[in-house]
Amino acid sequence: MARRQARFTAQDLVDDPRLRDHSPELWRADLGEVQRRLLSSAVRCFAANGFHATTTRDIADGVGLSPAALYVHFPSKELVLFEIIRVGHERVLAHVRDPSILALEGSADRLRAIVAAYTVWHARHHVTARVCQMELNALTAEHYGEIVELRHRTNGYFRDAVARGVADGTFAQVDVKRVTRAMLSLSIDLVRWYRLDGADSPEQLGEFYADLALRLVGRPKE
Amino acid sequence: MARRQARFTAQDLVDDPRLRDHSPELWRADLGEVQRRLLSSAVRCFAANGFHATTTRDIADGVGLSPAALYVHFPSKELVLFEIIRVGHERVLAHVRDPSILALEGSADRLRAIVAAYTVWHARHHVTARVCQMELNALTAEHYGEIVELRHRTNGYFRDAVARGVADGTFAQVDVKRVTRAMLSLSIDLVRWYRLDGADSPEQLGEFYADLALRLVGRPKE
Amino acid sequence: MARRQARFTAQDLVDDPRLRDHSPELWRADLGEVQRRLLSSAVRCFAANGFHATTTRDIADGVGLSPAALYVHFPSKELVLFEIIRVGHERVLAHVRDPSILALEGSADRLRAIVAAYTVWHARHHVTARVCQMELNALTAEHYGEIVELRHRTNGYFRDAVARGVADGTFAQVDVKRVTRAMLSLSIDLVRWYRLDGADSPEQLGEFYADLALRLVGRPKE
Amino acid sequence: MARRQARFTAQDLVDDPRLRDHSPELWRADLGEVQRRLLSSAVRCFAANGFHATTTRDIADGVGLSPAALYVHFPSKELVLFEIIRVGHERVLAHVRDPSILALEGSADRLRAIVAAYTVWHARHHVTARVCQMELNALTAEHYGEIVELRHRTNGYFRDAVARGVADGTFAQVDVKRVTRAMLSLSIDLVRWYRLDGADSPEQLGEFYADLALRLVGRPKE
DNA sequence: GATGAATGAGCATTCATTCAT
DNA sequence: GATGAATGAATGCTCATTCAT
Repeated sequence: MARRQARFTAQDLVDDPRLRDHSPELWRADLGEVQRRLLSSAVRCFAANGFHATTTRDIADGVGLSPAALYVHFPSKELVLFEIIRVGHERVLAHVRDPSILALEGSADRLRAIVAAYTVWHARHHVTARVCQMELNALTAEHYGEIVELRHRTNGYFRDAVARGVADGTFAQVDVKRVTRAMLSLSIDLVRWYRLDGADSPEQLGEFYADLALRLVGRPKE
Repeated sequence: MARRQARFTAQDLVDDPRLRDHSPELWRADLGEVQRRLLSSAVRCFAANGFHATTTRDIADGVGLSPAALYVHFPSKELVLFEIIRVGHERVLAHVRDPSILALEGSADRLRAIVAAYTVWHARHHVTARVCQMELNALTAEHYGEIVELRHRTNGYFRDAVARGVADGTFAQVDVKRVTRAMLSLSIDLVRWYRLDGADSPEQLGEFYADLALRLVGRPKE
Repeated sequence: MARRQARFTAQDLVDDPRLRDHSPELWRADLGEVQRRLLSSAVRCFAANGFHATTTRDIADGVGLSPAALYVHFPSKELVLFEIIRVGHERVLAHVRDPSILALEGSADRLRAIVAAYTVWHARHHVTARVCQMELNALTAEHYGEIVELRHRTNGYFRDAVARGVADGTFAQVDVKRVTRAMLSLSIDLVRWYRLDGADSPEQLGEFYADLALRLVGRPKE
Repeated sequence: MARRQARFTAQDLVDDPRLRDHSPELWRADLGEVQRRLLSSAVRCFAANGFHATTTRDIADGVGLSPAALYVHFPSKELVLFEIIRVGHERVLAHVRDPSILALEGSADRLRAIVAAYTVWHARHHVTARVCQMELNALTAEHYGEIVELRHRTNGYFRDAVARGVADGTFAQVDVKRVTRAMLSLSIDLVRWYRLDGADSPEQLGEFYADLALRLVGRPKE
């Protein structure tokens, strides 16, 4: 088995000091310190090498514990993944249905806001987002189904924002479903290449993708 | 281990009769029948479950052979993956540098053509393309490097097509790098959701994404 | 591992309310309440699933404590087993050498009494007796040796009772060793099948096996 | 964990050269040499230490293979146990319903024959018989159920033999069920203590227990 | 070319036991 | 006395790979 060979790009993620500090606000508030540290370690491992190439030892090593310690806090490796992906999707959903976004009257403003919010979250938490987008099929069928449900709801807010602008004439008569999918593709695909130390801050990328979104609906900035 | 549970979406890929017939033109001409059948089986397995969750038995079962037979034709499981990904990337590169595309004089026509070619290939061969895009980090560092090289060359043709139109005034003064990346994101991300029996044929999607590309460079269809 | 699947017969033992109340008189008088409750829980677990398939958590759960609490009261799981088996064997020994039995003049009466006493104990405490008979080889070599010693002494009373009747002509000229072993087999084997809610009370079974014992020595009831 | 400490009595079984040669006739004829050797090794291990205290390594070591080799021939450790116990019970059943036994006219002769056959099998194959009698509750519920079925059928032949003699007046008016159970107890319990190098050959013990059986039904040898 | 058998290296998970609180 | 957290040492089982046939 040539399973554990290091690949530069992804392996860097695991050791990147900028990623080492977990974002406590990312996890459920009722989790303890150790659980949050384990989740953060798991996120880095899964993002770098994928769920199946990550061992429980890898995860535990990331917080200086033995593999057995993982099982004091989580019932299985798969449930660690599920917790990460579920919370990630819940956070994204919370962002796109933010009341302040839904309160925006102009269709263009609203679409800009939702695209920016979705993009900013994926960029700022690009390591977690990578796991959320790329490790879905390591979930059990049941857990996978729960995530699909959350994605449907999130995508619905996007589709509504596009459909609204098309309906009120703000946007061109674009194919709502296809254009929405394209917008989502842009922000989802950034988990492949985004780096926090790159040219764009999450907010800058959010603005840029909001611009692109308006171009996709035929309403570029004047 | 909950490793082998089937998830509807991806697991379907393995058994989908439309995917069962390998496209012989996809593989290197010098490979024998069995080798091509093994590669096709591996593509379906890797696309459905990922490289690490696929066993050599899974691959061999797909062609009615024993796991040991794999080693008569390939030196390792990783080299099966590499062969798939390398050939996939070579095919894509060949498409985007097609002389008939480079011969197009108009910047808009050329960009349309390259986006359509790239998109059509990913859609028509979406199962292989999924492996090419999502299993990269199962490669050894060396093989990964070779693929990155191919991607750089492919991406270069995209960037040139955008830069050319910006330079000659056909397109708006967009950020070439960012916009190019966005175009690539659209076509790459389709491997997550595209189905041949869906609403769009590869060619239709190619046209649609060519349209979107022109919008992204501020030159929508009049 | 299919280790924890419940099997009806044995698993029932753990939850049988008739077994839930420990018999305080079974354990050493100097033990505290918690210790006795732990021993009773352990007896039910060991009887139901065997020593090696019983976890310290199983035992502790039976008295509503954490696994760590077990170690406040006993130095190891094996010593819990040893305590159970040792006390069980001491109790049996005490019964068969009861002065009132040894005071019986008639050889037939004495054999009847000893067989009945041995049988009654095994039947009344059949859960504990099951552990005493079936979990011996989970003991350390040293502890095993101590138990073998107790068994030899107990068996000696049986052998003497038989030998006495053979010598004084009360019984036929049977092979003392083999016949004694057969009598013991009968009462030992009841731990496999006896239930307090079955057809026979411990005393009824004791009488029945006393009858059988006399038949085995060729002196059936006239 | 003091799990692997050797206990003299039982541990001896594993290494006893007399037990090392498997009895090929004991296993299913369609099994290969390696499978039979693995079963024989497993029998010795399970008899000596019990199913749960036996590791797959122990079993494999007994035939000079690696633990993984076990899984080339059997799907799980539990199925090794089941195969042993099932075949053991089938062999016993075959012995007690031997046509030559059922052909015996006299009730005493028939009971003698069935008791002797049952006893001889348990004595000659006392190591396997020990596993058959003492490791039942390591089986899955389903497998356990299959064995219970076989035991019921075997026990039925015993009960019929007793009932017949009671009905035709050959035996005393004994309690058929209780007396039958006692006869079975005698032969089952011998797995605890029988040794092939002891005082009795299997056949001698069979004769002795046949004698005892007749005494238990009130019809001792004249 | 094909494979049944075999295995070294692992892997997720378990568990008896320890210990700071 | 009680326990939550932690862990060393397994443990059953898997799998990529090898090789004699």
